Amino acid sequence: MAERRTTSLKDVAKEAGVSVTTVSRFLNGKLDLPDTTKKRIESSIARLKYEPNPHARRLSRGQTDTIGLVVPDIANPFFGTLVAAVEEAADSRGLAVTLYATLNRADRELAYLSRIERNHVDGLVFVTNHPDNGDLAALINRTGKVVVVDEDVPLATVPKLFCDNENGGFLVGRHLAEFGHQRVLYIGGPEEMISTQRRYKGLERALQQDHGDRAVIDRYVGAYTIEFGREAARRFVDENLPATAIFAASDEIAIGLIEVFRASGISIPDDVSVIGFDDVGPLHLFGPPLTAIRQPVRTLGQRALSLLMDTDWQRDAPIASEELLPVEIVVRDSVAPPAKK
Amino acid sequence: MAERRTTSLKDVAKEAGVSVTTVSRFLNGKLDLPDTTKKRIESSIARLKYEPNPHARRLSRGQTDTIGLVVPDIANPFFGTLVAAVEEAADSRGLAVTLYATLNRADRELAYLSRIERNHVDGLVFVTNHPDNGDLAALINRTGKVVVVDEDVPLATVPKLFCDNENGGFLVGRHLAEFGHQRVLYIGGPEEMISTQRRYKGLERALQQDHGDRAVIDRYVGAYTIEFGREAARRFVDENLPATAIFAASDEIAIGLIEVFRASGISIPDDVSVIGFDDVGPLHLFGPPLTAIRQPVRTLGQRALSLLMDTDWQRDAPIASEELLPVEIVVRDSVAPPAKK
DNA sequence: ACGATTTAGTAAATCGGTTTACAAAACCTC
DNA sequence: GAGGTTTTGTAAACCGATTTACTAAATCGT
Repeated sequence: MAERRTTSLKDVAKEAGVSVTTVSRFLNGKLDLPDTTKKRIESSIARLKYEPNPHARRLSRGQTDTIGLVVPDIANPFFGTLVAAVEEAADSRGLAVTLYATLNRADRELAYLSRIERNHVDGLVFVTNHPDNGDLAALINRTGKVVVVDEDVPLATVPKLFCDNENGGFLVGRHLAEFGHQRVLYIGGPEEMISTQRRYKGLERALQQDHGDRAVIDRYVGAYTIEFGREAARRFVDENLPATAIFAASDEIAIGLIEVFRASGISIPDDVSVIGFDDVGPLHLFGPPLTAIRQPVRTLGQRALSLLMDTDWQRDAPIASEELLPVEIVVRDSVAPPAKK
Repeated sequence: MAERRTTSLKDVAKEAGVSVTTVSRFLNGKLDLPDTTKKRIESSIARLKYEPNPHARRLSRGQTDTIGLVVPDIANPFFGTLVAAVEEAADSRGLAVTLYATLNRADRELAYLSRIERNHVDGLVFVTNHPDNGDLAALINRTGKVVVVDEDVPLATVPKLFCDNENGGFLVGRHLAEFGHQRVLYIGGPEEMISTQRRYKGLERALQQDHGDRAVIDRYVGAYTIEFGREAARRFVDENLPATAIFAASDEIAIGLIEVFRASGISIPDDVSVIGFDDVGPLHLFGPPLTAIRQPVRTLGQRALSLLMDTDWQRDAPIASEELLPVEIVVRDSVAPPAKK
């Protein structure tokens, strides 16, 4: 690899016998040139294989044509799909994407955010999965040009985009109620998180609507992880809870849960009914196929990007909005009438 | 959002009463300063909340501290996990990652690569999933500082990193042979791809080793997609193939296959045995749990990064190496002795 | 044919750092 | 205390683009 001095605008200008300014303007469409000049420049560019240096460009324009995407963990298919959608949408606008994986650690969220604050990117799509003590919100508000997606950062006054968690919970509750379930176990993420609050609330509303006071909901609070799914399953078995149906508030929780149930010989839906949430994995091939609420993940990603790019950020007042994307229930075979124990 | 003039090195220097050079050098550890000066500079930085402008930095150093990651599709859990591993490894070295999703389109691979060629990133981890007519290889060789991962680009003379596909195929064949299968259907990706060639070869070797000439392998050539899995399943049914076991060369193919088999009432493993490849999805929860070859995806990602960063690229001769990572078979319940039809 | 406007083009400043070349001060050595 | 070396520091060039301010030439209306 020799010391490849990259060809610069100056080289092109010299080759074409014009000034750098002329070439630059021409390239940026700010100058109409007579055909002869135009041809000359174009052929010089081709001959020299000129590619503009993006860093110089960004430095002088004070704009990066890059957006940042902060996400807990891309290995998780839900976030992976979200990233894919954002990336695709960004690319179609000529934007590059820089990825910041926080690996579920709050300090990394803060670190990234403050590094980004000044100059790294033109805007930020922010996906957290942790409760915030206010630090994060403060930083987000200071940074500007941030869109919060999927999970709330309560004190942040920026555009927010979630799926309709409350209705998701409601759909679960109604489906369960239709099968006659009155006692349901809700297994969800950290208490402070808006997604879990709303899913629970929706569940509650639906169940009470159908069964009134006879509806009894137990609730395990933990994390949206496989490990917590396992833990909850073990606890459910140990405590011998009277619940006849379980609402697992994420694919991961459902996976952990099913693992343990299988190992313990608990049959779904004969012994207990289960409904999941997210539906990005191949739940339809599970044994039995798992009924679940489907999140519109790709739409979430696309919309996040357009929210980021099409918002008028010039206005002085902070822009706090909240947009909800509809969810749907995908009925499969993991719900049956309550087992008579 | 007011016109936030970001504080620059100059501001810090003025505040601290020294020159910009001094601050710059100090920050880069190229200058030991007396405590008083040091304190002064540090407190100025803190007071002004100085953050270096990365673009200026990159421009003047001619180095980006960023690597590029070209990948077909992050929504695919296999690639998602790979990206996650690379990202994590990169981050621990202080490197940022810019993501380029090619969305399975060869022209985008070329476009990205030539954009990158000059100045965008310090190095590139390249994952393709298409056959190459030579254009890609030429571009890769010209670019330099590229590592090819997971799938080969035959004419590229750069370090390459794959999993041990041949042994993967062999493990499948041996497992199948142990159950008495002699007639096997191999469903794999595009013929030109090294991964599918080697998996097939391994399968063949194992089967012939155990059953000699009685081993009969049919082969469907397509793509590593769910859609092709479905197609292959339909074809298998239509053609009424005598195969008693199927080797599906990716998670996706297996998923499509199982979908159709379920719909057609074909039972795994009673009617036909199935083995998958990749094992990144929750195959263990399928009905029945799917036996599969497990790729060391995370290791693949980590190793890719160290290959990229620890290779001595200075040498004139192109560096062509090939490293294989071991795979293992995860035995579950999708293989049984051949059904007597 | 004259001044007014538009077009085609240039030189130089700027973005915010790093780095080279050099100067002054401090510290040794004999 | 003269000469050499190290420490501490500065001014200025440079990376490769964009952009401002300005000029020369061409075009226009009347």
